[in-house]
Amino acid sequence: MTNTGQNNWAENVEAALREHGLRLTAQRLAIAQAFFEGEGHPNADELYARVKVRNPAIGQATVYRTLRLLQEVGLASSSTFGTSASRFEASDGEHHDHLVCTQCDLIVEFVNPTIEQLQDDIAATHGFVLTSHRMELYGLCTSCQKG
Amino acid sequence: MTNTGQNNWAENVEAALREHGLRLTAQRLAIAQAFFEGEGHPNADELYARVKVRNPAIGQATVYRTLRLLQEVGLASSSTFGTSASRFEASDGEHHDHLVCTQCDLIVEFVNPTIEQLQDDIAATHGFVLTSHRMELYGLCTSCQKG
DNA sequence: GTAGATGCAAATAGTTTGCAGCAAT
DNA sequence: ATTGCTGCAAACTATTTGCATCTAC
Repeated sequence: MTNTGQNNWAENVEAALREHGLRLTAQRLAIAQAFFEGEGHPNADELYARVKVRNPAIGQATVYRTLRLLQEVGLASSSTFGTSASRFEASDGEHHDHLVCTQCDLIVEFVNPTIEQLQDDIAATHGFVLTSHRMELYGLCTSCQKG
Repeated sequence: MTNTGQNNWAENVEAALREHGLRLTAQRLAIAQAFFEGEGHPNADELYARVKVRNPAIGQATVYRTLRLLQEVGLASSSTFGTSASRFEASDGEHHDHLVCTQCDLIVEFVNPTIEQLQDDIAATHGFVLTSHRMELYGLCTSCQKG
């Protein structure tokens, strides 16, 4: 889900940190703000660049550590989307999959309950208990087809 | 698809190389043999280890270069399956997806035409022209659930 | 006050590349 | 003979980690 900007990320982060016995530091808040109030699916470097605009003292390692932390507490998730660096997005509980334009890197999110159901069926058929899954469709978006 | 061992990989490799104006070297044949006659979804290091048993002089870079080459001519494909190193498999034209056990790294392949159809529909809805896609289900296999 | 967090730099993992020599065509 | 291929080592990219210092609790 694309971040909307006018939301309760701060409460969520604070609650998650508290619940896990972690400290609410200025750096974590700054990184979380850049992440949740920003658009798209940034990689660590892009998020680091965003953060540095307002907080030049923050280190890259802290960005990596905070992104891992957000994933561990369930507020973020990541995928490489076919490229070398991981890209991150906010998790809002509602699972979705991705359409990725291989030319302009546009990422479109979609939800398809039928596919979700089929995935469960397939897992059951093979005796698996599912914990997560990932579906990515790669191609050209409307604009890039014209190029 | 799991490699079977008694097949025509050699012809396919030779034809692909010829078609692309590439040379048929002893190293490429050795690496292709280890790859196509071997089992499972090896990463580059594992394949390198296999190759070195019979051909100790082959370099790691050649394994990487050959794996990239096999992908470029359509005889192999890869995914990270949620881990750090890419894993490779033979492509046989029939698309399949993967169930991955996050505990023992077992990878089970499956085909589901309904999902394939739904993916095309979703792409069409969003105006995308698909070139490829990836679906991976992560969980615990039957044996690992007992552990 | 203390355990946890940070910033820096160094380390690591996976993969790619420059180059001189080698070999398929 | 030419051009591509190989092996080696060095370079590179993305990410993690050790450690001294700092800070939220």
